[in-house]
Amino acid sequence: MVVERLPLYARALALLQYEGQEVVSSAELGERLRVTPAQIRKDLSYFGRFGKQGRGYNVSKLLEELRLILGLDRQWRMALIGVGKLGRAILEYGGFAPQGFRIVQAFDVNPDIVGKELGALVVRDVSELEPALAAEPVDIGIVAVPAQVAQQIIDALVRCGVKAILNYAPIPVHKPPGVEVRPVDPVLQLQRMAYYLKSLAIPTK
Amino acid sequence: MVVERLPLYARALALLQYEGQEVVSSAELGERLRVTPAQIRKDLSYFGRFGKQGRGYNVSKLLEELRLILGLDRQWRMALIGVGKLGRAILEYGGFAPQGFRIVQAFDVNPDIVGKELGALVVRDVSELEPALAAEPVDIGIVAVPAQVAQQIIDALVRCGVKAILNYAPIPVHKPPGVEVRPVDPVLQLQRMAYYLKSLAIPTK
DNA sequence: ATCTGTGAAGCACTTCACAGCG
DNA sequence: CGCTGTGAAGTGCTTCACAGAT
Repeated sequence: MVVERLPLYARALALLQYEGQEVVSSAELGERLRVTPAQIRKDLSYFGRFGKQGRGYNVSKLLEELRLILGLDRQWRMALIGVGKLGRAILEYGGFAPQGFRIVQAFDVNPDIVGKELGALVVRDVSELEPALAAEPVDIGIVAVPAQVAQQIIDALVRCGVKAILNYAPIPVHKPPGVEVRPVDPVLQLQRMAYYLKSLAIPTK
Repeated sequence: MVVERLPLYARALALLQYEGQEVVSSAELGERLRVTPAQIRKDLSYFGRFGKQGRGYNVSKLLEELRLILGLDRQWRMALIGVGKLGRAILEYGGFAPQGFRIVQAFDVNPDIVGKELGALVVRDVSELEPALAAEPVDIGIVAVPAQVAQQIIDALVRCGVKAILNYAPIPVHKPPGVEVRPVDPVLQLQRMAYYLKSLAIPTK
């Protein structure tokens, strides 16, 4: 659960570095992230001693350490399954590459899309998924297929040895232990917010 | 934190209903969702007594109750800010409307996009945001603008009285109490998975 | 016999508070 | 004097286990 927060710290530190700040205290970092200073110190102490008493943390040094701890110091290769509207938006999204996450393979079932060149890569048929990933393995699978077939695709990715999956399909996933599946699910977020909206409708708390 | 899980239960129940199952036990529901039966019973008991001892829960009745509790029994009106590539993918995404979440207004700064008709709505200039939301209020704001201006847009939405925001920008948000902001942040999810991938690289746990 | 609803126990994460270093 | 690192205390969520209902 510490690991849930470390990327947030890394992001804030990257911004501080960009702003030219050299040193930051747990109090200042905590204020930016709305996290208590004690939480930050505890989280960091789990991995080492990165601060200087009386001064705080060196922004660049701590960022470098966090990137090492999190594995953000390398390039990660990803395969996209599903190149419909959502899949194309994911392909065109410019936010992955600068963080070291590159989509190097893409698959779909639709014959109108299979064979097309999109950016630097060619969309293959899903039937080629297993041989293609055997020939050129990836670290992460991105599932952007309709809900009805998402579990099958996830199973196929698991068979290919993929250990991390970013799942855009709104389904509860079955997976063996040792495989990480993370959801990206805006509808779920909306449904959670609806509860709070309902309460707020009558402003009398 | 109970509220985080209820939408998952509702989703699973909707599927069970679609499959024609009439009754479900906490054990069966728990197995589908990878949640302990005790957790489910405890969560539900917080809002009432919906089950029959010795039998389980009536699928349709429980689903209806959950939809009421969560506020999923109504239509929610949303405004989209930012109609770039990401924003257009959000507009075209078919998953919101069936769940009662409708985008009824859209705004951008780009003069090439402002004025365009996309589906049933016309993209307005962000300068019109505050008057437009005053004239036709929405329940939820969707922020799909670049990170650098996301906080400004969130502040503007808060000024307009918007109490719930779905935020696609990768920034730590500042917001007053009483406003719910939920992130949709695939990069954060990837960065969290990277940590586990790093450990898995050497399969010797 | 089966499965819910729930107090009580257990566990995990968070915050406190202070010794110790710069 | 300021701020980190950390045991200890506190808080809240999860699981247990069983009485009770069908």
